Amino acid sequence: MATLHPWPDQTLSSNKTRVIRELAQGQNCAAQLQMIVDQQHSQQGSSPEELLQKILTCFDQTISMLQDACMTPAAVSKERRGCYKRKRGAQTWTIVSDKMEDDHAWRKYGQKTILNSKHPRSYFRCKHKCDQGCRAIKQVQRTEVDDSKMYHITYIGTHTCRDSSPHDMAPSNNSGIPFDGSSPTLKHGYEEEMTPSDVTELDSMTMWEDVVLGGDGFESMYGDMVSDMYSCKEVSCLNLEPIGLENGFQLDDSEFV
DNA sequence: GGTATTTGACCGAA
DNA sequence: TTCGGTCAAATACC
Repeated sequence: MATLHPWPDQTLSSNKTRVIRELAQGQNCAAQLQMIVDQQHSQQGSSPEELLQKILTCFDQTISMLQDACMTPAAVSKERRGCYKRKRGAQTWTIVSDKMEDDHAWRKYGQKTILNSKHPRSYFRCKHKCDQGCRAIKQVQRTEVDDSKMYHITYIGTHTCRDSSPHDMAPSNNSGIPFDGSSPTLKHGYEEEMTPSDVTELDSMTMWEDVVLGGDGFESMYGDMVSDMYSCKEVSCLNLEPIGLENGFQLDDSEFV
């Protein structure tokens, strides 16, 4: 299946290399031009037009690549639909109950028809996911028996939120399972929690995406710079750290000064 | 206008 | 390739 991500994974690293290489080449040309211009002050030498054209071409290509990647925020958001890391692990409980409601506030976020099931499965997440980062979710599906209004309810993850509902004043296992005495059929399963390392790669990728996709962080920090860069073909305003490259080029803003 | 739900698209796992 | 889980735009509701 073809992904619609602006930079598919298999081309992401190569594009990064190309961008950096183009920038480095432009930098090198600029440095040469600077030397020529300096020499012209002392003696009339060759015209820098050729180098200038090369510099402009390099930056045009770089900026074009960046622009291709920098889609509008709405478009980026749309293309990234469905991009998620499926929860593996976390505590799970499955109960059979005659009611879907419990003591916690849930918000429905999806519904799917399940193969060989008469009834769709509904997906709920804790209402406090956004404000408190609570990761508890539950899945509700009616039992296959038509005449019995019973529901299979699977709770995944425990509540980390401080639900403001009065019910929370009572002792709770914080899992969202109602302790109302009329204990439904309960199955309990436990798998390992997601580790912090799960986010490491994602974070580094996000950092790069912030640069090439115009993420919030990058836009706020460098948005004006990129705009200036494109309008005046000038990159000296980018306060880049020196970067060593395979081809011997080096990104060092000191050479632009 | 703000919030909740619906629903089709998309992704990862099997 | 299929299917279940999630996202987010569109829509409904208050």
